[in-house]
Amino acid sequence: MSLFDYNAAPVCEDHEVHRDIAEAVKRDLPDEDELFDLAELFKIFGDSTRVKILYLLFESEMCVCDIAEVLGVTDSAVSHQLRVLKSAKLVKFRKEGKSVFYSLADDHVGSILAQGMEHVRE
Amino acid sequence: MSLFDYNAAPVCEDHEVHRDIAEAVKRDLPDEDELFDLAELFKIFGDSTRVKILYLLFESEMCVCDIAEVLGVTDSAVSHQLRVLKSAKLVKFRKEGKSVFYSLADDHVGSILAQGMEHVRE
DNA sequence: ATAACGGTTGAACAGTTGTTCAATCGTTGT
DNA sequence: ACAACGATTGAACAACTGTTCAACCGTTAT
Repeated sequence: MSLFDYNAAPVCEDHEVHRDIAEAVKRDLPDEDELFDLAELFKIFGDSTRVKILYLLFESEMCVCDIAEVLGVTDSAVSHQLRVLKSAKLVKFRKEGKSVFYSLADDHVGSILAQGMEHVRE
Repeated sequence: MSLFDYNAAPVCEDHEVHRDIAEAVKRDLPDEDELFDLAELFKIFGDSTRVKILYLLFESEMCVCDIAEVLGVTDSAVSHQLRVLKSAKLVKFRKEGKSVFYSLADDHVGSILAQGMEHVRE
């Protein structure tokens, strides 16, 4: 049963039919907090540098200066962005001597990237 | 910059270990333009108001003032965001009298939302 | 024609974001 | 101990973003 069935008349003023639909749709909306977190997640994917880093890590774990060299940015910039990715639990790391190797935290990251890329490429 | 030119743009200092990986990974990275577009796409999902609008439209087509009322923001704010969503081809619209009804442009939008929500909820 | 309404637009504002730079920490090698 | 290196950090800065406000447009009804 679709909500469209009730939506015959265009009415912002006509509170009778219209408010019901608004209330029904509002009920089905996820929690405010969840939607906020969702936006925060996408925000992190919404930067060229971070998306590139994630794509690189999708291929292989890498240390900071390698990422920096491949992307042509400073170690500092990469480190700042990795901090963001780390705090969002999108990447994890292991230390080995002076180097710190980063890798994707879980499989979701790749799925999200792939889904987005599918839209971009059509 | 050639694969075996050790003098150009050194990767860290530890050539033997990291350079192979860096070069291989760089080859597999998508085009600059594609990655830019991908980031732009996610950037659009990276705002609470826009994510909420998309979630609402996933349920049912809605006109501007309905969306505004449900979300508790001004018509103007909604209109501005719908313009962004429209230019990114994430929503489409049809006019009916004084009203303008918006709906999702295609199925990808829902998939991307769902994929992101899966990560948020774990 | 006039008024009311849904919707759009542009300027302005505060708030946020990403990079650079310089300083610093921890580990390794001499 | 010292220097070199990979990595991190914080402050500063310019660039960008989202909302508000007021004015405006097109359609509908009186």
